[in-house]
Parts: sequence; C-alpha cells; structure tokens
Amino acid sequence: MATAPITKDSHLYLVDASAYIFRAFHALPPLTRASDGLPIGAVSGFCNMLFKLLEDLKGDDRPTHFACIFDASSHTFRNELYDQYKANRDEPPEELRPQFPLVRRAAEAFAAHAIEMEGFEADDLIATYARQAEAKGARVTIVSSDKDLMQLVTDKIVMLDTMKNKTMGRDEVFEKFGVGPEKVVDVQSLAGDSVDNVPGAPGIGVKTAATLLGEYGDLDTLLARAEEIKQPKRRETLINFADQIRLSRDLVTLKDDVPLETTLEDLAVQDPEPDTLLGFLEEMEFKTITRRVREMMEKEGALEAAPPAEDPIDRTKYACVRDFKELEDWIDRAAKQGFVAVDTETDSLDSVTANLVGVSLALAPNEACYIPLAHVDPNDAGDGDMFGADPPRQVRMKDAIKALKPLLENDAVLKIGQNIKYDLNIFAQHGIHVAPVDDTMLLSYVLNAGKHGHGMDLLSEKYLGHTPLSFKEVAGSGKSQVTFDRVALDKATDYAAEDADVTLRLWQTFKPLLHTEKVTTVYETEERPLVPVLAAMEREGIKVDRDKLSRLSSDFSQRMAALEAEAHEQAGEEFNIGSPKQLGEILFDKMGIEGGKKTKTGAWVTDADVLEGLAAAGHDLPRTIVDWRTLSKLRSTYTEALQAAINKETGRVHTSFSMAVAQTGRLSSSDPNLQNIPVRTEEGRKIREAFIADKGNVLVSADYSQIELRVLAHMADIDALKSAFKEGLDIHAMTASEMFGVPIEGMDPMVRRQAKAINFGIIYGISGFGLARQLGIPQSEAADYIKTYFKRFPGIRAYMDETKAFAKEHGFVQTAFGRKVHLAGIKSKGPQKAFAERQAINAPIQGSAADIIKRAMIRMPEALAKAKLKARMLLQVHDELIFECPEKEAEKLIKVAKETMQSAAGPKMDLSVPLEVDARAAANWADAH
DNA sequence: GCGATCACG
DNA sequence: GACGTACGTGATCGCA
Repeated sequence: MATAPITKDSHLYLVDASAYIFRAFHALPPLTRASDGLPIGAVSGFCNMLFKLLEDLKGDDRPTHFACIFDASSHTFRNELYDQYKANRDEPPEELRPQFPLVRRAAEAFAAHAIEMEGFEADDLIATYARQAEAKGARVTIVSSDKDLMQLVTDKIVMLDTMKNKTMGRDEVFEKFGVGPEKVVDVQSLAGDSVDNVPGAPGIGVKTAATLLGEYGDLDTLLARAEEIKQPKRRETLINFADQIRLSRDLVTLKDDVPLETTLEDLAVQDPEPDTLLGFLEEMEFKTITRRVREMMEKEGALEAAPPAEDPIDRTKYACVRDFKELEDWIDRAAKQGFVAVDTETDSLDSVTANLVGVSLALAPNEACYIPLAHVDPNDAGDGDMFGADPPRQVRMKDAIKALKPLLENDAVLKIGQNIKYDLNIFAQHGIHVAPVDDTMLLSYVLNAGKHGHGMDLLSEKYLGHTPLSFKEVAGSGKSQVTFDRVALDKATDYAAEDADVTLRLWQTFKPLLHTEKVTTVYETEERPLVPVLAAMEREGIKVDRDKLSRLSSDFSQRMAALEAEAHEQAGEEFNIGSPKQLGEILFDKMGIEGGKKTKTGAWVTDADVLEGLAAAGHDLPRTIVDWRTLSKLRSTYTEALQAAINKETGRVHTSFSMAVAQTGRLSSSDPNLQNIPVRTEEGRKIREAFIADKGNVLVSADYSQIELRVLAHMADIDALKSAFKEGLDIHAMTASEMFGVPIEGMDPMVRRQAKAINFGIIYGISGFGLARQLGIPQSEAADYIKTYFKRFPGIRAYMDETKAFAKEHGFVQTAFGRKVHLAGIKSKGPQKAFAERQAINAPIQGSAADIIKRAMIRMPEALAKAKLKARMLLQVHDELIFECPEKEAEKLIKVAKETMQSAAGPKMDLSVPLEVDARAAANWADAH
C-alpha cells in the first residue's frame, strides 16, 4: 500500500460515504442498469463524485490523502447510552440495498481507501482522522453535508457539499447555528435532533439555543446558572431536563479518539489501476464517466510519463566517493555521457556565504554518488574542542575542485540541477563557471506554472511517486539540527546522491514535454539563459550606507516612543501599540466607534484604510497609530534588517532572486527582499538614499514607462491607446480626456487620478467594487466609470472576453511570448471563478512585461561587454534595472541600457507600441530613480 | 505556524 | 438577488 507522511502541505479528503449513499439515492433521479434493471443511481452519483474529487481538483485543493468512510453496523456505543438512539430510522428502501456493496466496490476501483470499523459510526472515524490530520498541520475536507459533522470545522477543517458544490467553513457554520463550530455540540444538545432521535430540551430550537449560549457562554455555565434565566418556561425546561440535555450532549459529541486500524499515512492517494477501474465502470454500464476516465488516463499517461516502474529508487546503490581515483572515474563517465545531474551540499541556505561541504553526481537512475569534501566528525560539537574529532577520510577540496572544473565548464557536457543558480554561486566561489546548464525547477516552471510549486520534494512526489529523504531526517530539526558537514557520511550519501538521482529522473520526465507543451522557446530564450545572469547579480550585491541606516533607525525609534506615549494618552490606557487586536478592542469596543468591520477570524479590521477613514471622521488615535505603524514598518523591515543583511566579507547586501515563485513569470526577491524598498513616502525615500554606489561609481536606474499598459494596448490591439503611446501622450490624462470629454491641457489632477485608477483596474481585471474602494467613491459611480471606459474602448472588453473564454477552454492563458500560466479555479463556480478570471486577464499582461525585461537582462551582459563598459547589473524590480558603474561610464551606460531594454521584445515580437525607458545616474538609488 | 498588516511593482 | 472581489510578491509582528 502507498503511504505518505502527513505534513502541513497535505490535504486529506474524508468522504462520508454512508450518508452520501442515502442522500444520492433520494436526490438523484432513479437510474437502472440497461441490461438487467439493477438500480445503480447512488453508485453512479458516488463514482461521479469520486472522479471529480480525485481528478478535477488542482493546486492546493488536490487531495494528498483520501478515504471513504462507511458505517459498519447500526449498533454503536451510543445505543448503549440511549436505547432510542436512531430508533426511528426506517430500513433502507429495497432499491438501495443492493447498491451498498457496489458503492464499496466503486471506492476500491478508484483506489480510494474504504474504511469502516465495527462499533463506530462513520462520523466518529471522520472525527478521529480529521483531528489527527489537523494536529499535524494538514488541511482536511470532509465531503458531507451532515450537520452532525459541523462541530469538527476549524480553520483547517472544512466541509464540502458536492451536490451543491458548496464549501462550509467557520462562517457558514456560524450562519447555520448562530454559534461557532466549537459550540455546535452545545446547540445540538439543547435543540435535539428528530432525525437521529436525540431528545434535547423540549421547546428549545437552534435559535433559542444560540441565544442562550450567546448569553451564558457555554452549556455547562448555562446549566449551572439556569436559575437566572428570565423567561419562566425556559428556566423550568433547563432545570428539569438538565440530565436529558447532558445525555444528548454525549450522543451528539463525536468520538475523536477511535483506535484506528488504518493510519493516516496509509490514506495516501494512489492512482487507480486502469483495468480494474475501467472494468468496473463498464460493468455498471456508465457511458459518460467511463469515457471521461479513459480520456483522463490517456492524457496522464502522456503528461506524466511515469518513471520506469522496474527502476525504483534504491539508495543502497549509491556510492560514497572518498578517494581521488574513484572521483576521476565518475568525472570521466560523466564527460563521456555528455550530461550529468549535479548537486552541492553546503552549510547554509545563502549561496553567497555558504561553504561547500560536498558534491553529488548522477549519471542514470540509481547510478549516483556523493563526494564529501568538508565533513567533520559528527561527534565534534563544533565548539572548538577538537578532542576526539577526527575528520573522516575524504578527497581534498583543492583536488576535487581542480578535477571537477574541466567537467563543469565543458560546454559539451550538460549540467542538470534543481535550482542550479544556487550551485552556480557555490562553484563560482571556487572559480568554477558552470555551463551549460539545465534546471528541473525551471522546466517544471515553464510546464506547470500555476498548477503547483516546483520544489524538488513536491516534484519527486508528484512525478516520480517517490518521497525523498527530508533534510530533517538526516540533519535533525529545531535545536538539535546540525549543518550538513556534521552529518555522518552514510546518511549524507543517501540524502545527497538521492537528490542528484531525483533531479536526473525529473529531467528525463520533463525535458521531452517542452515540445509537446510548446514551451521550448520560453525555456530556452528566457529561463535557461537568465540563470547565470541572476547568479552574477546575486554575487555582486549592492552597497548600503550602514551609518545612514543606523541614524534613521535611532530617529525612527525616538519618534515612535513619542507617538506611543501619545497613543496611550489618546486611548486613556496603556496597551500594546503593535497589537491590531488590542487596538481594535480599544477603538470599537471600549471607545464604541460605530461601523467597524471584522476579519474572518472575528478580529476588528484596523488596517490603514480603516484608520484613515476614522481619522477623517475626527478621531485622534487612528492618525497616531498610522504614523507609528509607518515608522515601525520602516524600522523593523528596512533600517534594522538591512544592516543585519550586510555581508561581512563583501560589505554589500546580496539578495536572492527566485525564478519559479511568481505564477506570471515575474521574479521575486528575498533574504532580503530588495524589490520592495520604500519609495512612495518622504520617509521611505530616505531608506532608498542609503543604497549607494561604491567609491568613484554611480548607480544607474532604468525603468520602463507604463510597460503593462503598452503591452495591453498591443495585445488587445487598441488603436486609440497605441497612437497615444506613439505620440508620447500622458496616457492617464488621455484616458481621462476620452472618458470625461475634458481637454488634456490644464486638466484637474483629481480627474487624471481617477483615470489612472481605472487604467490600473483594467490591468487587474476590473470590478466596480475594487475601483470604488480604491477611489473612495460609491460603487454605482465606479460602475458608471467602467461602463464609460468600455464604451470608449470596446476593444478592451472584447479582449477580456476572449481571454476568459480561452482560459476556460484550455485551463491556462499565455503571454505574448508563449509563456503559459495555468489557472486552477477557472472551471469552478462562484468567487473562485471570478478570481481566476481576473487572474486570466492580468497574467498575460503582467507576464508579457516580465518576459520583456527578462529578455533585456539576458542580453545586457553582452551589450555591456560590447560597449566595453565595466558596468554591472545589480537589481531588477519588475520594470526597473539598477546598475553600478564608474562615474565616467554613466552616460554611455544609460544609452546602452535604454537601447537594450527598448528593443527587448524583438525579434520574437514586433510590438506595435514603442517601449520607453527612463534612466538616470546618481550617487544613490533614491536620486537615480 | 498563521493571520493581519504593509512595503514594492 | 446576494456574494465577495481589484493583479503579483515577501517580511515582520502578535498571538495561539
């Protein structure tokens, strides 16, 4: 049986199968098998549901663990408590009885674990599994509409009614019962249940129960203080029927500690055996679903070419290479073969400072090795006390580097890695410039963006059906975690060689799919060549003025202290000014300000929008908080954190760019994030001023002007927008002029501001609500604006409709350069669909702009070299590139950078609008921007 | 570890 | 007729 650990990324589905059968039988039209009249309506409904759950769900919603839970018998411990429990139930109808065993067979055919236990109801098993999974941080979806299960709902556990396609979380439970899930039991104990024959308290229904609990808190308190109830009748009932209420509670409370026979891990989703499943469906004579299942299986066979099953991962076959001759042998074989998977092990996650600890190579499935280079005795505590600490015998670092260099730099040998930019930086520390490379993370990114993440463990699980050793398993976790150089060589070999092995297998899986999925060009022209460019930028880093940051920090601290004191005075009490919860209570509960909103967790919303509104209404405290928060943010996230991020050796800050995080093709930056350095406020700009050029150098910032609107004008083919850009008009003013019929000359800045918000709205997949919120105007007015906009630019609406239709048909959208962005929710209904539609509109625009700047970045090193410039590219901020160069070069650099950026769409795309780039040189980033 | 908040494009 | 909404990121904090 397949097993898989439950982690916080797991998603367990628990189907309340017995309840489903009854419901399907009554809700669905009666259906009989054509050949012999066997009733099969419930079986059909059940199969359709399973298929939908197992095959249709994508992304986060895709189950990792799955079980169908059945009632084993009608007699359970509840009958011992109360002999009338469920005593009013009729025998199941004649047409339903033969379907029970068929449904169990259906579950087996879908390879869905069918679980039942004598003496326990399905509900108790569901409760036990759900709570266990939740305790491990997993998400749980209970497929049922049974209100008895609603007590289980939490932030992690939701219910799904597949017939109504409705998800039930906290809010929905609250709507139904008037109390949160944790008090559902209390309500049910009072209200009783005629269906299950739970007595409850006579004359008290859900509404009254909720009211009472609202007043007294919980059932025990309510019963204890029943004397205080004002209404005589209710008081009497609660006092007289206290025992019956307590019994009811025992009946409705689900048992969540059933001694399970099948563990959670055993519920791992497994692929159905095609012959068994298709055989069963054909036997039932289900035409439609048989066809759909067959199509799905054919497609998956093509898409996820599973690894040769006869070659499962076998860690015992890995070699630990500890002498030089053996290393030379591996290198020879790799060179001969022409490709090799490579992975480095280090003592840190930061590729600029990390030390190389070992290298692993893989030549073929199971043919992999680990070459330890800097391991120490695992018993060495690392405290400098070298007693008993003999490093294990291993190849000398210097020798290994010398031997590996020709292989890693050999342009006839492809080096395959997972996130190989990291390894490039590690090897660069040792003077090795690895090329050419392939990256399995990027292969997955161009194939699967939007479907799922691209980390190795996830990809291995999904495409190889194999769970690699986790880092924690070999290095420990928490306080007892050690760096990799302290891991014993046998364990290190298992882990490291497996990573190379898995990488190689993923490459074999993904590489052929580039062509079938038509994403070769995106991979070859945008992703693969960008890797060394970004690696160099990360190594280069950017200089920051530590003293300036330090002075800003002190300044912010002082002003924060003053604001904090002021806030306490305005509040009339001391409170934690950094706690949104406490602030909300002071503003809306204590001070009694009306009109507050709550978040889905029940806390008051106190974000800047709300506080600005309150300040405008004449309250003093909100303004103080807003000011304090501004400074607090700047201090903790920037002035403090950036000082800590300065590299001791280089004296510069080195970010890490992620190429496979953003769904649209954008980069992201982290550790630290240098793509969100403040600029919008005066205080914020001071932080930008701390980003400086080295002595004798300047920073140059070059940014695309309105690139997303230009891309939109081109892609949607809007003549009015295109000519506006060609004529160099102020695009927001032009939009305002077209919409409101006012001249561009001497335009009211407020009118232009509104047009600007609309232009952004268009790019984001506009909604009246969003525009109204942004502009602070009534929704009706916003709707009118949008109407006017579409009337004036009908091509935009047509483009949006086409894009949505394409997304729905194909499940993805594309940028102008052929990058695919898959949209998980596009086929769902309700808010998920609306969200996916907005993504569908935004992704091609944002993604095409990302494509363009990537193309510019890739060409930049050669353009700089050709112009004989010493300039280095340091950062990318989505539509902006930051360089550093000798003062004297600045003018020439600006020219080269502009040309390269403005022509970056070609020759692949003949953009029908010009791309404008503004560039400036200065001593710091604020002035260059 | 998660939600709320806020910094950027 | 109601619902829930602007697109894409990452870091920090309080609080469970």
